[in-house]
Amino acid sequence: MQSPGLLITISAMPSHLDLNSRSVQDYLKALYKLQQQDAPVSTNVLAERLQVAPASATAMMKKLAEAGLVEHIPYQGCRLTDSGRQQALKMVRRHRIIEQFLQQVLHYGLDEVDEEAEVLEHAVSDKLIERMWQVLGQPSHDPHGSPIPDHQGRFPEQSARPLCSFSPDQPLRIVRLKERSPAQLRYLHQLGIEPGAVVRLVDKAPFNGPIILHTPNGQHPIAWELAEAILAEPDTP
Amino acid sequence: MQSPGLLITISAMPSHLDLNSRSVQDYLKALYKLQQQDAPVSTNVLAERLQVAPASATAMMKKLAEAGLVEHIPYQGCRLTDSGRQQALKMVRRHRIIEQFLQQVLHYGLDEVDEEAEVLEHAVSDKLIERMWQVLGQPSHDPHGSPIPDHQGRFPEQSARPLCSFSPDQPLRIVRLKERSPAQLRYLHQLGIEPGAVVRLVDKAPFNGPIILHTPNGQHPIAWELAEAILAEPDTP
DNA sequence: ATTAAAATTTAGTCCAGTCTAAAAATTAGT
DNA sequence: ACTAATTTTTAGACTGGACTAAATTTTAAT
Ligand SMILES: [Mn+2]
Ligand SMILES: [Mn+2]
Ligand SMILES: [Mn+2]
Ligand SMILES: [Mn+2]
Repeated sequence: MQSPGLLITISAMPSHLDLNSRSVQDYLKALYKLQQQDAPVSTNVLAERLQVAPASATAMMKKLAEAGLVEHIPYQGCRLTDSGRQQALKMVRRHRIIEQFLQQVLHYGLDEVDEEAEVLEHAVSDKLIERMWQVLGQPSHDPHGSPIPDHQGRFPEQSARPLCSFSPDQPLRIVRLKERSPAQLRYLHQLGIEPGAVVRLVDKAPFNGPIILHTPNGQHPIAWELAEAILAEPDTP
Repeated sequence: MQSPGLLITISAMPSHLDLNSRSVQDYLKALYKLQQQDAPVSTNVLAERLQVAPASATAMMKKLAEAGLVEHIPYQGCRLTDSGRQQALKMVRRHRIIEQFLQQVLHYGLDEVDEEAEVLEHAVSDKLIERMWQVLGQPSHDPHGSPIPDHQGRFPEQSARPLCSFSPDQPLRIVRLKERSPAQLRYLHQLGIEPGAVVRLVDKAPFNGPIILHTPNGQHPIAWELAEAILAEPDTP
């Protein structure tokens, strides 16, 4: 028995995602940072990073997938498509240029720039970003030493290695502090450890134990885990 | 006949309005600008200014009234309370400091600053605003010559008057260009009319007709209406 | 191989802020 | 003073982005 004459079509089609919303931009950036090699990023890890409920991340992944920005394999996680990575890199560029500007021009500390940039990156125009970059003299790195991708998403050469991978006595120049909390950055600053500083590895305990580092203002033990996030290069040039 | 035992209380109480949303901030700022003397601002005028439907403005007014930021007399319009004006002035300060910063530090043109500031004003922290103000040398005016209110909402002294209120031949210094569109600002710039420029009123047609103005780059007729928005003062000091 | 635990998705709500269409109040025209 | 035009408010709906609780799938442990 067919009810005649009434056809209701529910079209959940368009939903044409606003690429420029703060949320979308932050999800893409987070995905980019969590995505090591080719392993897909777990929805929960993503949710944790962005401080939202797992269900919220899942919902967003469905939208981003529909927009062709991520590939979502249900129950397995997701990875950025080329187009998604492009967007993400654009945000990374913005973030890092803003950080550099805050430090150089407005005298922000290393531990303060990230919070402000996290908001500003969504509000500034392309024009403003490029003006900042010009005024700064076209920098290739942010104040933490992280490289700034160019418009094609290419990074400058990086030859630096983690502190803990060097052998003692060689003079080293700190090049980059990776993704540390403001409190950790303040601690490192106080120890004389920041990009550009010249230091020397004094000793290295076995079995990934702490290392002893000679810095411009003293000699300090550093946990292996932390030393992995401090990138340096030989101070020859 | 009373249905027994079931009492449903619908409490539409809290709805504790987020003071820091972009919308709220823009509504307050718009109200402030539209509010001349003590006449309440019409909902429709407000809606027009913010490019939203009248119904949207009404809805927002109800919330702002509930939050004590405006006084809303239904069908008559609304005016800011002291608390609302305070918020609005804070936004005016932000907007103008940002404009000055964009012009001075990032070499924006007079016609470009407003659009960018309109977005940034909602994204920058108090700290960043004050840093900009310091780096700029604590300016008292924005690039259009509009005064920057201080933290208590007080404005610097203003003795300037509209161009059309002066009598011919006196040398005048342009002090401020009020609320003009980017296109008008470009036009004025091209005529040599911008804050700081020294000009001379050559002639004034009767009945609020156009005025003739001698500027650093020529002699130009200016509509009365436009001349009202150009503030100047005698060029004696 | 079952079962228990953990991760993930679905279903159903909520809230801010907008919209359109209809109703109500105000203002203007005669 | 009445009607007509205009302004303003109400009613109802929608969207983006979040949430909680429940269902489902995957993974880990026996
Ligand atoms: Mn962000
Ligand atoms: Mn950084
Ligand atoms: Mn604004
Ligand atoms: Mn201005």
